[in-house]
Amino acid sequence: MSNIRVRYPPSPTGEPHLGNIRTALFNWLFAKNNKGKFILRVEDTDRNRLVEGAMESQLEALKWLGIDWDEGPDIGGAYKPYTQSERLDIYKKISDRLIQDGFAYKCYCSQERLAQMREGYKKTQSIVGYDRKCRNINSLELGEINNEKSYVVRFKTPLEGKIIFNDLVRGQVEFENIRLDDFVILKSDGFPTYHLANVIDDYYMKITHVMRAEEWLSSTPKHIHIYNSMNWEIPEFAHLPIILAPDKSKLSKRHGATSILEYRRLGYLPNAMVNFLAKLGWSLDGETEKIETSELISNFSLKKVSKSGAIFDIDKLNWLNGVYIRGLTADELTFELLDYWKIFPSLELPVNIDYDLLKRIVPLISERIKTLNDAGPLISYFFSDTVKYKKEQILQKGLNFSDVNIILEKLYSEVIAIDDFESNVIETNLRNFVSESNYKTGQVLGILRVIYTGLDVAPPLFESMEILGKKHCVSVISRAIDNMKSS
RNA sequence: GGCGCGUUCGUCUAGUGGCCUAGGACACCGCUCUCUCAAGGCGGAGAUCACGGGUUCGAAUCCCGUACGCGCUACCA
Repeated sequence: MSNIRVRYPPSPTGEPHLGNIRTALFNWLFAKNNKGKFILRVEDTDRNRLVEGAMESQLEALKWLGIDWDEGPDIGGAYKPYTQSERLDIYKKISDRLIQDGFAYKCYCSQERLAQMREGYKKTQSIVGYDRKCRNINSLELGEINNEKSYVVRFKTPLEGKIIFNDLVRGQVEFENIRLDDFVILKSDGFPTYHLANVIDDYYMKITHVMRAEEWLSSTPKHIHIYNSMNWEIPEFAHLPIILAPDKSKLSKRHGATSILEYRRLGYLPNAMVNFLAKLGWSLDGETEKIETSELISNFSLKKVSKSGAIFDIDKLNWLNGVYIRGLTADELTFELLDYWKIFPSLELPVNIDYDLLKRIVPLISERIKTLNDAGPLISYFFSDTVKYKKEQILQKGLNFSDVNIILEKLYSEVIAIDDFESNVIETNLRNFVSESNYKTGQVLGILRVIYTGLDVAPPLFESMEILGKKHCVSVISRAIDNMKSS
């Protein structure tokens, strides 16, 4: 057991975003690879954006994917609490200490003044950021202002010098201090900003590697300043590439599903999802596409993480999910489907489906579906006595309706004569029938396909007939004959 | 505007100075199999390695510049 500790700190402000989950996955893989700990923390310091039930969704998403945590809000741990809103006293204490030591100061500027200040910047196009009005406020003025006025605490960023650090993904990065403004560390409602809370928690929770999205790269020097002023050891940083939409912008709702839970609903398998997400921004060797989670863990390395953002390619996900579905045994796929329909019932199917029946059907569709959601429409004919189809569907290439009538009549006596109603017997009989007739295979079997399935594109015929059973198959033909006559 | 990061087939990527007339995968196209659709097999098209300069006997790989994209520049994370 190494002492490597990483963390995933979601904010309960909405559904678990694909990009965040990918970040969680990389952290988790890194922890597992190093035999370290993966810690879950709730960053709920923005009281305005809290969403009811959001944290539950976050946990649900991780559980679904099999990403487990060693410490967290629900299971506790040596460094609890793991929810920031329960750690307010710690943030206040550090904030006071920073003020006392001259690293931070109270700022009484109103929101209005700050807004005006920014307006002014816009016109002159000069440096943006806080103008440091309260930075050097003297004690007399401070006394006048008094305690009754609300304030924020700002960090007193050094005016010269620079911060240089080594990012595990990007290498050495430099920022000049003068470009940083005096950022807020404690808000007027007493809650810390991300910058403060994140540093304090990472320190107290003994986080060794901070792996987060690329958008944090620019604020890393702020964090380093806080570490330095507290004389705390600075963790390693790794800024991960972002997941992009097909138009190269940040993946957002207008591009379709962004919540990982949405992909569960759409019928993707968790293993496939993990595999796909892992390969978005990381690669094993440029050859291997399907990598099991255990393999992912043993091979994961930050050195192989790419620097540039990756576009989320739904086509490739569909393909990979298909690969995973095809890799399942009949038993496994049957379970997966049943579980899936339990949560997301299929409109095309009855509520209770018999396990054994489904298990017989599954081999017919496993290589025809890309997602679990594809299965319903493809197999509904097994669960309905009267399948609907349009008359034109029956009309196979090169046939007219009287041909169809003739064929159906002959087929009736042919099918009713099959004693051993098993797919290869059915196949032999029907193929013999076709070769002795003047019709083509596709024409005859096409008619059967339509009357049995109602589909133009369907699972294999003979196997379907076997499962449907002789009685059903015979009566469907006779009903088809009646239908032809009546219209 | 400033600062930072990035840039190899449409997409994900391999590639760390000679094995690269750039490899794999998805998507696409063709053939094959065939009761339809898939899956599978075979094959094809697709990248002057963003651009321009260097360094070197030799550069996708090292250096400099430019362009473009993205991010940050909140009492959001």
